[in-house]
Amino acid sequence: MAATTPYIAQRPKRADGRRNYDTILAAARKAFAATGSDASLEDIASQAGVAIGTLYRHFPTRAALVEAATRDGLDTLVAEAGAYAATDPLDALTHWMEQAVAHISTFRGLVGILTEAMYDEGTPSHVACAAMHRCGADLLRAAQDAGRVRADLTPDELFDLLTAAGWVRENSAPGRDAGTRVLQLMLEGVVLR
Amino acid sequence: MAATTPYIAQRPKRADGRRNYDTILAAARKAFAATGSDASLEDIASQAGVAIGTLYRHFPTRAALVEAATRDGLDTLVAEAGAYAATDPLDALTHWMEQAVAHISTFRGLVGILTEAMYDEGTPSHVACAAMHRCGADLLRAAQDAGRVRADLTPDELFDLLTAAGWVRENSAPGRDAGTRVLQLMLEGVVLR
DNA sequence: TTGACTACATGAGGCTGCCTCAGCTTAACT
DNA sequence: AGTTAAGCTGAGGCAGCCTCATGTAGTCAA
Repeated sequence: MAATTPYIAQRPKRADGRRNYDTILAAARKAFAATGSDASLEDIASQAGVAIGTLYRHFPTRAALVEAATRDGLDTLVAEAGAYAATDPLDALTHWMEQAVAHISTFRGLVGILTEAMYDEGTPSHVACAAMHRCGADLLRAAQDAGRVRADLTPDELFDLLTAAGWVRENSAPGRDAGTRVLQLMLEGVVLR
Repeated sequence: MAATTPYIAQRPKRADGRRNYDTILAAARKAFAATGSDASLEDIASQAGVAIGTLYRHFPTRAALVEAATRDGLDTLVAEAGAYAATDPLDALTHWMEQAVAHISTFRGLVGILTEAMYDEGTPSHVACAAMHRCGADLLRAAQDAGRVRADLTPDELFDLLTAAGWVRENSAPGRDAGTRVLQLMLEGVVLR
């Protein structure tokens, strides 16, 4: 059967629609930051001063709302990969990974959504995740070709590490940025040789 | 204020109670395995052939049910730590970590619950998690004293890595055991020197 | 064996959150 | 000014959570 393309939210043409779209998105970002990806949609709507039906008009599913709320961040990440590519391959990879960990864990629950989206085309965030995957794979290959990273590491495994670090960051106390340290440990290893 | 001790489920004295307790636990394990830690409690009850009130009588909170469903596994883990301690310190640590990753990710959502329980005393699983923490810390110190593991790794960081690997395992396709590979990468490191 | 005690079982019902849809409003274009 | 369709609304159906008043039956002592 044909792959069903997921609905991706679009900023409406009409002025009132655009206004509400923006307000809802702002409320959603605030709620996600406070509560995580399973924040109450009815709360978000009322916080935005809008009826629940209006929220659903613009964002028919929770996944669509999450995608819209995180789109900018992931686009930035992809853009940064290009910029880093000019520098030392290993530095490029590690810096980009640090950025990636931050972007994929901006609120509780995001990493899980993005991880699923990475391999599921029926998901709004899939396009962004696939782009991320390409960037990561390119930077990885460059670092491997330069002999700076173990050759047996696959891109999928790289993303396993990345999402794992993101998950730690997501679930650690706000002050202690465990994500960065964990990423460092992953890169350097724990066992002495 | 005094720390509120969490309710921990106990197998009842009366025969009918014990029967239901066991049946509910079996249904819960099956449901958690299939759906994850947020499986419907009403489904679990009806699967066990019991009214919802009966489930709540034995397991007043979801956390209590999860704790009861995973108690054996975590106890085993603690017991194994003692057995491993006699062998080579690095082998002991790595083998125990492999076991730990498996035990803390027996179903979707468990790692998150246990991670929170590790540092929150008001949680049914806290006792088990604290015991786990002690075991891990002991094995880590032994491996560090033997000069086999980097000295700047703290026990908390060890558990960050452990839960991260568990999360990956939890969220990867059943066939591909990504957890083991990710743990290996964490221990060995990714960057060549 | 019987009676009493009390642990245990039941399920309707109140609550919250999800999501839909029929009817109304209004921006935008001619 | 009229028309049109994009947009807005919120009641209502559904599912899951959890409680509690009421009913049932194991257990134990006499």
